[in-house]
Amino acid sequence: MRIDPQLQELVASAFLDTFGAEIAPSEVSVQKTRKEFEGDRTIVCFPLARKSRCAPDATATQLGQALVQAEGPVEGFNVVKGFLNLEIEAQYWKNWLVTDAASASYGTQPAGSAPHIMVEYSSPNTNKPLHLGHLRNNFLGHSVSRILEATGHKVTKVQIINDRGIHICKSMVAWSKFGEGETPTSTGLKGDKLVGKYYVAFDRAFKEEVRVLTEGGMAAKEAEQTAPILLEAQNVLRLWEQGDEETVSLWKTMNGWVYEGFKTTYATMGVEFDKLYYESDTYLTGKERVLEGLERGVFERTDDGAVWIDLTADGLDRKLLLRKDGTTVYMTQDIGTALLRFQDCPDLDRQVYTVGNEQEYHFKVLFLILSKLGFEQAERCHHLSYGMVELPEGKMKSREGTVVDADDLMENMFGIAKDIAQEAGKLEGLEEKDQSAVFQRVGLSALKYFLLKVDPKKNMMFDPTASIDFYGNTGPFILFNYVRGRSILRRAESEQHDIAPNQMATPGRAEMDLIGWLHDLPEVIQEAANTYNPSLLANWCYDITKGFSSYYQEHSILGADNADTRALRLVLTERFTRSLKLGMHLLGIALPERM
RNA sequence: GGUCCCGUAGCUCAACUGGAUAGAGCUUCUGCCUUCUAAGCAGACGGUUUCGGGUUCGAGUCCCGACGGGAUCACCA
Repeated sequence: MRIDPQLQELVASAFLDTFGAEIAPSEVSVQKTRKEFEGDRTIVCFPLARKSRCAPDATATQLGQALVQAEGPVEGFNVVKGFLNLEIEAQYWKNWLVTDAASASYGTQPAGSAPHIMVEYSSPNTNKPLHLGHLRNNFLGHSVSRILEATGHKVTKVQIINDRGIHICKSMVAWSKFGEGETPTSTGLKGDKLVGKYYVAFDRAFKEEVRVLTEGGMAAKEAEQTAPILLEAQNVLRLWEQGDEETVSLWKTMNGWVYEGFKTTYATMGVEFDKLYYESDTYLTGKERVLEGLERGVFERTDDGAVWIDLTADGLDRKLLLRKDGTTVYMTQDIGTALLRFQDCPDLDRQVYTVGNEQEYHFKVLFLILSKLGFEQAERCHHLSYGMVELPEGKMKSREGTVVDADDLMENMFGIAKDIAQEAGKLEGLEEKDQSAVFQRVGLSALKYFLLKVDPKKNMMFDPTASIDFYGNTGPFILFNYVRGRSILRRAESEQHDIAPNQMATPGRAEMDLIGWLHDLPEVIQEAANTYNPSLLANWCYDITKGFSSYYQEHSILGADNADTRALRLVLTERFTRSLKLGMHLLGIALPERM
């Protein structure tokens, strides 16, 4: 059991004995004692002073005395300006290391002990390749899925693939006009790259037509609405919706190319999905659900035939759900998809949507509508909203070519990892295949950690020219120390050093830092799950790693003075590597054994 | 204009949700590899937490106001 709740109980009961007043254990503020003071845990006594009717210092002193006398792990205390610093007996930590921390499931809750959650992430359009923004999205969603799993939830990872609409029609038109039958095989291009190429080609042709039209005297707005190539794309969309055989066939072919391309990108990223939803399958069910809601009076039809919902009573606006021609909008499709998912998974407690913060209003409205349609799960649904990845020049714009391509960026990271390792002669003696597996893990760790260590809701800066670091507060730093720890443990095994807990030295001051971080892990995971925030876990991974790195440098683990000390250090190393592996796994980062 | 988010060292980010002297990394400088992997360690430099009020034992954190940046308020997705 964690020390903090124990202390809260102890303090509450000591408080009652000493001052005759009741306080709830949850009222007791327990925190780690700051380094510059003596002790392990600190009770903040200001809030208690009111009920004890003593000055904070006096309250702290009397409480301290009572706690030392009471049954429990408190063996000493000191008081500084209303802060009660408690010293926990070293034996307590020693026991903890060989019991709680030794459990194989340390830090996680049993599978199925918490409700079923669906996590949506990625959800790309099928007209262009994935970019840096998608990387943040995927890494976040994937990590949150694993964190929720670790806290006992059943998790279903999904994405909605936006496979229909004007965007893919643009690529189709451009490919038909300029493509000359190009295919991924004939060009050697990844399918998503090839389709993206024609999306760009469309835009170029469109702009050229607009330029010609405006130079001919047409107003800019009119030109943008009547450029022939745009009308052609709109016509293709109409043909698609009518099920025109030729159009649907080309649509299938080009989407197929994109899916092949995405497949390799996801594999490189190390993310996966349990179930895919396609907008082309779900967009019509949204319309049916809206029409049902209309009959039940949730929605209203205006004179022109369009369907709306009035949310002004809830402080929002009126929102369109079906156009006057009966076609659907984005919101209609999301309603349909959401309800389909509740239908697919009847035990579903909630859905988590990993989508950029520019859609906060959209999800507010969506959840409100789901709730009005009678789905009480809507109250627990969550929009995992995250900020943009900004470039030094500003936002990424795909049409202006300022996107950072996901595949290129990952390749680049692998290359840097390779250069650094080769320069230092790190992986000599390993087969080339194994070497490149290491470069991939190291490079990917740099990228994932970089994107996940920042609070999701904040916009973050990525400077392509400065590139992502491999030194300092980075993924590779964490991997490096894991590898050092693992290397020691392998060696200990081969030298047949016993990790015999009953013959282990008692931890001292130097070990307490590491023990403290180890002790925090379950709470950090729980907090990361509660707030859907992997950055908390990323910071924990860095902090404990820094602690280990420092300890490692100051203390020889295998070369300890005596067997008992060596056993303690080996136990610490083992707990460190195992906890770190879990923490990094929950970030979606795989660790190498060498680097 | 309404609503929401953000503003912390030269740069990129933390700060256990109101606690003690605001921490890391990068950059610059100084030390440390006959010893478990130097992608490392130890140290120095660097701050009026954008500004002004307020709340209280205590504010980077909460409230009000200003300033700066971003997002959103479509019969686009």
